[in-house]
Amino acid sequence: MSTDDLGLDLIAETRRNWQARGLEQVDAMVAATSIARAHQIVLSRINQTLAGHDLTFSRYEALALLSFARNQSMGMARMGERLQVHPTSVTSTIDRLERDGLVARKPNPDDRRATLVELTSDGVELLEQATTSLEAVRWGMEQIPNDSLEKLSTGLSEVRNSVGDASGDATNSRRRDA
Amino acid sequence: MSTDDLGLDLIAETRRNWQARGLEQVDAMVAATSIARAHQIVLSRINQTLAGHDLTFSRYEALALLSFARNQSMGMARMGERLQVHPTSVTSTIDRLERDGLVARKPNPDDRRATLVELTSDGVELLEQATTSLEAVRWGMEQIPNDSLEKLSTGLSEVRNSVGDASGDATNSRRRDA
DNA sequence: CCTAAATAGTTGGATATCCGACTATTGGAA
DNA sequence: TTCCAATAGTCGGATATCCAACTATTTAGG
Repeated sequence: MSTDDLGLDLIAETRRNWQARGLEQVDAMVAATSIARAHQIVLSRINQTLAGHDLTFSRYEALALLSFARNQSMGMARMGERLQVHPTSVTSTIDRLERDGLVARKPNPDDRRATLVELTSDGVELLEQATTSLEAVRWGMEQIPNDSLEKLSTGLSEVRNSVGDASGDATNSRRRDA
Repeated sequence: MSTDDLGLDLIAETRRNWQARGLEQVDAMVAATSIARAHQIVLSRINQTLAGHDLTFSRYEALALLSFARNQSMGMARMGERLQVHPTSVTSTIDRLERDGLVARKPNPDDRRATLVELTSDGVELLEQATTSLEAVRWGMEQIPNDSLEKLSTGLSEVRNSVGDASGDATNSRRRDA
């Protein structure tokens, strides 16, 4: 944590400081800083929870992604697209999951360049347990009511939209599967 | 980036997948995922902008913090509190800033354990240029109108509040200085 | 006064992430 | 059919971050 509870709102103070200096885009600066801080808080809580299962959020996400795939397996390139991370990040994430016996690399018979990653039974089991733990702590946001969460997600989808990421509202389900 | 524009909303799809599996806290899961993705997007844009000045957001934040301090200098422990990072992160950030001549470590005459970090004139100058660049791209959120940003920051302050971080609304300025 | 607890920074080790470069394959174009 | 561009993964290098452990000081008790 290292959150020393300084008795004041650090972001509000940052706003004052920059305003005094005449910054034009103070609202944007505050929003960027707020996103970064919220991310830090929620990820920290989620990772604390997952640490009890020897997992991190990155590894958990990879396991979850595989669990939704046909045959619980997927090529690494596709994983990178879905998780929105660089191919080399997939390599290192899968390295650690494989080391712990939660996934297994398998050759792709249709393309000898490609590698398929498959969830093991240990992986399935751990994913289930970890998910139960995350549910119990409401994914790091125990104190926040559902309607606030929905509004928040909607607001954030505007940010995601700005890079062609969202369909306008994270609350909606839209058809369109693989 | 590696954003391959899959033609669908990855978070909306994640929602469907988890809902189908019977997850209870789907709203929380979506909110957590949305925060993480928004963070990734905004930070990536900010860092791209700062890369032109040989800076990262972490280093930029440290420079900005010092620029608001008395004598443009501050102890490392205090920097860690303000930036909300571990003391070892301050060490490595300052290492690189010092390597590039943007800050200088100085002994604290009142406490021989402590180290003061002082902004150099190069640091002041670079901070100014980098800030101008960030302003030009609206801190990575060009497309988003101010009132949306304000709502977003307010929503996020609820998350920050849950760890005693915010005073309830990032839009407000509240008195209370060191 | 003197020892034990607290504080300030650093170092070493781990994970996560990106980028550039490299190997192996696949595929398309001439 | 042959050669080159695109694709799949990995490796090395860099930054950011955390934790545990260690050194040096300072401070608080007894």
